[in-house]
Amino acid sequence: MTRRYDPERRQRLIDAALRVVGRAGIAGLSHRAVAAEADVPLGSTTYHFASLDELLVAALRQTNEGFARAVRESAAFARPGCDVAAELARITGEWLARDRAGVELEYELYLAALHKPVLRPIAAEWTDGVTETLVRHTDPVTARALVALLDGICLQVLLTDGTYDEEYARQVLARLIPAPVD
Amino acid sequence: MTRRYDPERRQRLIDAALRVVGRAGIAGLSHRAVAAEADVPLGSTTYHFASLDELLVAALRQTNEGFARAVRESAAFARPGCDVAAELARITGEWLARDRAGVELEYELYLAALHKPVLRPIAAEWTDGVTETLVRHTDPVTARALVALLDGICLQVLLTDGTYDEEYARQVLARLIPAPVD
Amino acid sequence: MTRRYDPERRQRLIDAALRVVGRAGIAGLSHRAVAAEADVPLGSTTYHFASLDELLVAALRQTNEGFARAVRESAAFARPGCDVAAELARITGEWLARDRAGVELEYELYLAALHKPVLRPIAAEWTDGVTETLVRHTDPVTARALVALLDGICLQVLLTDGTYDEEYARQVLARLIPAPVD
Amino acid sequence: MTRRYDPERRQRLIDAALRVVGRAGIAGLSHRAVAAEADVPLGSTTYHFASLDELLVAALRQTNEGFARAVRESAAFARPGCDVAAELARITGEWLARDRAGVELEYELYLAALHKPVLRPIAAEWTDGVTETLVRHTDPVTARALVALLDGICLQVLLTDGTYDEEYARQVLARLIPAPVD
DNA sequence: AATGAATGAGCATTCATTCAT
DNA sequence: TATGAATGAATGCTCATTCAT
Repeated sequence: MTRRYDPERRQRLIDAALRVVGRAGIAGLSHRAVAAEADVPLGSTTYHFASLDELLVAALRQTNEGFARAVRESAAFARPGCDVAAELARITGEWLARDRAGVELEYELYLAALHKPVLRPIAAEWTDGVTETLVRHTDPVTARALVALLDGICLQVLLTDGTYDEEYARQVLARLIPAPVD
Repeated sequence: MTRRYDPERRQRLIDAALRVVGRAGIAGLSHRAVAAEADVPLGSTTYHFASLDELLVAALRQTNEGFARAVRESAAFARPGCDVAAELARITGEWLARDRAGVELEYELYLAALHKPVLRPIAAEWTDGVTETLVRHTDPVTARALVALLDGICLQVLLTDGTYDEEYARQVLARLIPAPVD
Repeated sequence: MTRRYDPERRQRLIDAALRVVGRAGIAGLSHRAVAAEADVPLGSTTYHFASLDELLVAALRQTNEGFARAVRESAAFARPGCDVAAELARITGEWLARDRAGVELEYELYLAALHKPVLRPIAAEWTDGVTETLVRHTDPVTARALVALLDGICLQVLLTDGTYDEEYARQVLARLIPAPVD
Repeated sequence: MTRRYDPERRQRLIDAALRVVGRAGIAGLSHRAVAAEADVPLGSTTYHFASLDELLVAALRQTNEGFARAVRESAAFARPGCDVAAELARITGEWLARDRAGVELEYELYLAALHKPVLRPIAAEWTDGVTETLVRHTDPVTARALVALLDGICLQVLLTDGTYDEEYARQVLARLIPAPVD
């Protein structure tokens, strides 16, 4: 078999790793699975990434923060006086509907970070990303609480395999936001 | 090696499994690890539990619902007019301080339930347990939201390896509770 | 659990063993499979049959000789001047159509007998049974050849998963039978 | 233990597999047995052959068709007017005398093919090989019947552990061959 | 007489990683 | 530089059989 000239091998491995994780979860990631998915010799994966963790980190880092990104890219949040609760509820609903695997991945990442310190920074980035955006519309304490409540709501939806109730989400999120002081 | 007479071997395997899970997470559960922990031959684990899942289910079921139990056993919740937000914040703080491994286990269970349907009922029991108690002090919508927010707060604490701020928790939980109508 | 009074346990084990072999082949026979099939505790199988081989022998012996039996019970062979080739072809066709699993079992038995001496006598009984009947209508050499040819034809049918051509069988079987000398 | 440089390891595994099958039958084939026979670490067998079936197929394929090969290589069959029955009887006798294990293997292959579809093509190759040669000396129907009869005769020899009677074989084979029409 | 429990050997397979080429 | 080969540990699971009760 002839040596392959494949300058973007590294990137293709990352993409393959993401597909594997999306399909089988973080636990399902293995050198073999990635090599097969990328149609690349097994040795190649360990050549480009000294360890599985390194590959996992590279893959997750490029995923660009799941929910945080959806929030950051929201046009509504760009405007100052927007209805934060309603907008968060809307984005969440859309995210859950569009990218269920991505949602699961986000929580898998959080859990995995508990046991793999290398994942901590990534998990922190993802969490902080949302808070950062929200802080522009409310105080830090409220921002943190909003994120926590949303996390809890998403977890419940995933768990019960139930459907997401946007109006419910909007309503309880709104309760967390203090009435403006004139 | 002589045959051992060992009634309660089954129970000892469950206990060993819980220790293994506490130490290495659900992902770290293996027949071999349990057998070693219980000081029992490997074949014994598969004799008593036809599959790993069966053992895992037995172990989790006996754990008695982590947080749900802490809530249910709270003396304060027995009284009608108690300060729900304050009490929840208190219990959570105590739980996080006393049984960190148990907290992680709870979230691992939730996540694992996503991929292992056999765990769903157990996860449901745990979640519903808390809501059930809360419903005696507030409406169902609020109860669900309180649980979600607590879930989110715990997740953040676990993730950031940070300390739990009871006063913060009490304050934002309180916001979720509607003002009583006279 | 209360001790079961079950006087025909032995027989039920044999029946269960036959069902297991029919489903999974001789290789699929195991104490566990039989115990489950008979809804009987595992220990019971080894109590009634000291070894797997013993159970297998008991089961095969009661099967009553597959093809040999079909031949022996043929009404046509009872009559002296019958068309042996046609009748053999007919019986074989019916047997293949009615009891495919039985046919496979017969050849599995033959093969297994190669490695398990205890099965030899049973295999011999089965083979000889047919010859015995045929000898009443033709000479021993021809009888043996007829059986051999039928064995070969059945093997081909099983192997190619093809259909059985009764007319073809009749025709070539007939060639083996010497023309009667007046 | 030092890493071994061992090109042709793959081939050695195939050879070892054949020895194992020859000794213990197809049912006796296992990764462990092969690894031990080839004096190679266990992991090596699964590296070169992703599954046992794959190894079995590779081994059987290289065996080169047992009886079919003996027939094809017969010098007599190269000549047009040869005595087919006599030659077949001769070859069979030689084969049975020279390679008893190979004969058993052939029938084991046929039986195993019933349950393992991957073996079907190999079994088909073996069977068809003989017929192909014979068709050059007689019509297809007769060719098929000759093969069937030989199969049956061999089966009987194996089964009764008896000796092969070449003259008997020649005689009954001859009966299958239609008299030439002038 | 009957059986639940026990056990050790065995099974196929997956895996992360190392290394000779 | 790139990779096929190698390896040893580990995985879940099945099994025939033995034995204490």
